[in-house]
Amino acid sequence: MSNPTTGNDFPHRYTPGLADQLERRWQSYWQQAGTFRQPNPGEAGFDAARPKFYCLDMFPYPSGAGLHVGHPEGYTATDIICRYKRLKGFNVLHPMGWDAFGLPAEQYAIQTGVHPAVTTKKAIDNFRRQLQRFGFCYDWSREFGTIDEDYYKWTQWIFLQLYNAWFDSEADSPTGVSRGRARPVSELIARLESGEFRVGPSGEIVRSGLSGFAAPLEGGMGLGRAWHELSQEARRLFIDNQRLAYLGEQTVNWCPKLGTVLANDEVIDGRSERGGYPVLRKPLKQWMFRITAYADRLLEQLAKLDWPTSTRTQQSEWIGRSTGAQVDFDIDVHSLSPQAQSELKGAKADMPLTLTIYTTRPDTIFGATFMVIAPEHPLVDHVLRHPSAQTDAAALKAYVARARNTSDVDRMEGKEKTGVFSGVYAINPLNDEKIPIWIADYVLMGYGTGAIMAVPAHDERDFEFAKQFELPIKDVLYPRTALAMKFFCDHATEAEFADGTWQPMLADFLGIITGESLDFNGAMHRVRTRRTETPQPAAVDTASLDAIGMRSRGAIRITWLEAFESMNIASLTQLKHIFDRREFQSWRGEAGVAPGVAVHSSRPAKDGLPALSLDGLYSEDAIARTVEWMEETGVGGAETRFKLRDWTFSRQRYWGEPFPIVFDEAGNHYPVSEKALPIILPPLADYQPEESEDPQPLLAKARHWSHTTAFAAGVDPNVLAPETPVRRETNTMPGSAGSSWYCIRYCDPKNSERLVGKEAERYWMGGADRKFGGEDDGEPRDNKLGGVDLYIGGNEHAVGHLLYSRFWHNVLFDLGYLSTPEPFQKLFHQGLITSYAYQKADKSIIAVDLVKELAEGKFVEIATGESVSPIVTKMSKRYKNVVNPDDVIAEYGADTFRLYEMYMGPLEASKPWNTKDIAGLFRFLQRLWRVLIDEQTGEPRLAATDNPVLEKLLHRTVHKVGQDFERLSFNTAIASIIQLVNEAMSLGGEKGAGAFTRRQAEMICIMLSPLAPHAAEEVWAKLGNTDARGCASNQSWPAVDEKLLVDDAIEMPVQVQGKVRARITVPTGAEAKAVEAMALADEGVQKAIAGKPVKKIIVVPGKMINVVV
RNA sequence: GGCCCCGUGGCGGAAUUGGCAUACGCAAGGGACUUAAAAUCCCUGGCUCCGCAAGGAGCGUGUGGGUUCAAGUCCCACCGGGGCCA
Repeated sequence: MSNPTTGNDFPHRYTPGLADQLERRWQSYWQQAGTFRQPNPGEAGFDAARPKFYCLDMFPYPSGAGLHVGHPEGYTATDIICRYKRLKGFNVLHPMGWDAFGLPAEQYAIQTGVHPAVTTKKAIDNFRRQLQRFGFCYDWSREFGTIDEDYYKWTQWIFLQLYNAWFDSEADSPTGVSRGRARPVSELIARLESGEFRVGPSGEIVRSGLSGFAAPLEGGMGLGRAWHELSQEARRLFIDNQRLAYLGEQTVNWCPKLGTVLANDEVIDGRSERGGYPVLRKPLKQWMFRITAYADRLLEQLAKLDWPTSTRTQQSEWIGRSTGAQVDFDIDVHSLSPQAQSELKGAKADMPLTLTIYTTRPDTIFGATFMVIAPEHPLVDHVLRHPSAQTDAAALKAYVARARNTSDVDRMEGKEKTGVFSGVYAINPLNDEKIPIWIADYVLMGYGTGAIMAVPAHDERDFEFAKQFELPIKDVLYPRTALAMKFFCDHATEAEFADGTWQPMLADFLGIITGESLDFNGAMHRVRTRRTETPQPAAVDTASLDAIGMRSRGAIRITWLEAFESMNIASLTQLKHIFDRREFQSWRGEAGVAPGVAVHSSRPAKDGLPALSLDGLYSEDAIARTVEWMEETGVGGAETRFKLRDWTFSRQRYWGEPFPIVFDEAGNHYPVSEKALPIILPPLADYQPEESEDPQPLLAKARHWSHTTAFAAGVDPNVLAPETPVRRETNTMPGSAGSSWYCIRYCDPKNSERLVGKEAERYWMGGADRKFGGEDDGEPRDNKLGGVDLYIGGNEHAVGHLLYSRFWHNVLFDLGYLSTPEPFQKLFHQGLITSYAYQKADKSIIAVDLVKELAEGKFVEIATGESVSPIVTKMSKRYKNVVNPDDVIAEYGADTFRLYEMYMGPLEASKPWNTKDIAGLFRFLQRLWRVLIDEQTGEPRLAATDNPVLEKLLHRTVHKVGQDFERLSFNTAIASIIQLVNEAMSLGGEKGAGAFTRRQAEMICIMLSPLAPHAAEEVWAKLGNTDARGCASNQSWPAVDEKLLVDDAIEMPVQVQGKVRARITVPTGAEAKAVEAMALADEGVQKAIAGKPVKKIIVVPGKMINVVV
């Protein structure tokens, strides 16, 4: 195949050499003719009459290794769709660019001293060359990289918009979904100055309700302080706490020796993975985005996006909305040390007197037998300062110190539960019991309040902890069967307690409870009467049980008897004891976390607090009842929480966007004015990180750049006097900065006035003439929220990139810069391309070049002769099973490569690369070429008149291919074109010669052009089409003659009892009655019926007939 | 551990809404052409059994159950593989 010797005999055969030559020719033709340049509205050549289609690929990080075969999978898919949409008459926006900031180039700079920009530019040039060799129809005039100064200028600008915005949680959402929206900080200040807003005691906004009546309410109402009462410092603090971009404190893994911050997985047992140097966990001020303010909106808008279910599920779980209750547990003051108590009396203690916890299961509070607080909890310091009589201060101190240097991940993963008793107690607010407070690292300070109530009977981790430290376990929740067991224990007579009696009785009882919905009393009665009536119930045979429909109960009864055996209950007295001591879960050896019926959950009216009983209520009702009681008494209340954390946006690196922020000597931050953007990343003399105890970004090495004046840094003189010495922010933005908005910039990539031109953005993102929410004016609201019509990329970005982009897009929409709230209407994930490798008997995987095939399907390791089996796995350098697209194109051409990747299987499926299969697609192109082109002369081989069979098949193929393209089913589209060509081969003259007329050949070229564009263009040109008519890529998708899609008569299978017994030919559209008659008249059908009466005949029009006898 | 997806010939896969299981490609076997080979073209092809043959019977979409006139497709349980998150 790779070495064809037929060049002389067939100078015009489709060979790899010819493919290479014509592909390069067409690629330069498209480039020179500007075939795929898409003008914007208002530009020359823009056709406003056409509909728009914006199709985006996840742009690549240009690594030094070049493209792998996974990249072109998604890119080929979008290329086919875009070419198809162009043929269908759309204006198509299909851009490509580079996610070019990133760690590998910085690492390379550290090792070699080469500036990351140099490395990156080289990698980009290589990627571009590789992508262009595939013949993709990108509009390369729109190309940019996130490292381009005139791109990251706007990344910095977006940061300033978030810095200068706050979230008005009471406003109507402009998308009509959930509440709240971003507004400029200047509006907040105006409303504070007008007195509409005041500042609450903990820095929250206090709205005076009816704004017009603010003034009369002033004074004595405790509605916070007025703006003018606040100091300059207090005002600054208040505003900074409202910004969508704010400075927050986060703990990082700092390695002083390497001078760098490490990710969690780069730290192993407190040491760096590289070098094994000590790593410290240090708190660091970092820029954060208040994405949590948008949690509800991001969650609710998901429903309106045309995304894969799995991705929507992943995002909604990441956001992690939960409803539950916040509850205050008072600390038992009497359990504190005498010193602490006297401090409290003197009112000078800043000690917390309550522990606030959050739980999603307030119905289980009666089962809270202890509390756990994180080692970082403020109460720990107080206890250490004033240990009580029961505090083991030394142990506590050691424990806290150790926990502080363990990462959160390790703490969560710890199998063995560890902890120390604080010596202090809290009061369970529902049953007033005194419960111990423990310190344990399975509770994290960063999550929730850093304190939990422990309900060991109904929480897995609490259960393990209670077992470990022998803390009490109290059941407050039973599944129905457990409730039934308890009922049985409570109501059994003395005689029924006897061994040999209670097991079968209880099993019967539970069988009835699980099988039918009788009440417990009724079931008990049934069991007792049945015993007196039928002395030997076990002797009943299974057939008669079946007859009366009782077999299932028999099975359940046996299951229960087996269960008692495995539960190892010695006697009913013992079982009763277990329920009396409320230790059913403990005895079962696991926590019962499923919803159930509340038990042991009552309190009398006491100390002025009302009574509460949850007994007998199902969890849902018990939760509602508890929350009601807590709100009434002020102990707590309903609360909604999110798992989503704010987005940490600072990186202690060099190769990223600098922040447009400076600090004065007091450490206050100020924005650089928009006019001064971009803040250009300064070059460094060298990239070696400096050893330091303080976490320092690599960019901080640019001292002359970072230590400057407000004027030089570009701060507005009204904000800060020009000569003020300032220090620039030296953290850099993360990789997700540039990729969070690139979809917007492609609409208008050269705009130097705005991040994107208004008209271009409204056109391509489709926000023009659409209404999303706001005031109800009776007009219909748009159900689609997104802009990009099709976005294809890997599902590894399901939460990170796709959530951050949505957040920025929503904020910029709120602030009026964008016309749609969501960036991506339709999302699709291409599957992973895997590869074969070989596995030895011990499950170890070895490289493919260490293996040879002895016989068909028999593989051995060359070195040892050991037999190995082929497996499918990720492509990896280690297994030497990585496929380089350049090599494949060199061997077969880009068209074959494209066809092969699309033919492998469904786009979304993960599928193995099989080099042998590529030849099949090459042979297909060769056959197609041979049908249309004379291999000796290079001239078309055409028929004078249409072959009616082929004409019909051709129209059906065009119809199916179009349908398949729309649903991204490229493998089936290709299969149907192969069938067409194979049919032509057998119906045409010698080797299919002259099967098609010129008109038909042209249809085939256009249909093929999205899949194998180069070959399609070449044949199109050989058919005599000159520049006057335009190239194949610029034609219209062929019209399908609907009449040719239906046959006059169709063959239908006739089934008897679901088995095919005959086939009959019926006219298309025949009446069901007529079809029935024809089916019954058939000899084979009559034979299968064999004289039995026909009960029913089912006729599915156009599909089949089923005769039931 | 949680969530999601997938199990169909020797292999990749098709069957779009419950309606003829295995389209199309690879690999394999047979044939034509050729001095020969390559290339190309044609034919065969799930399994088991009966038959010299044409043909016929039965079983078949990971396993076990269920719903239905009808299940690869829907439901329940299990087994196996993969992905993402932790």
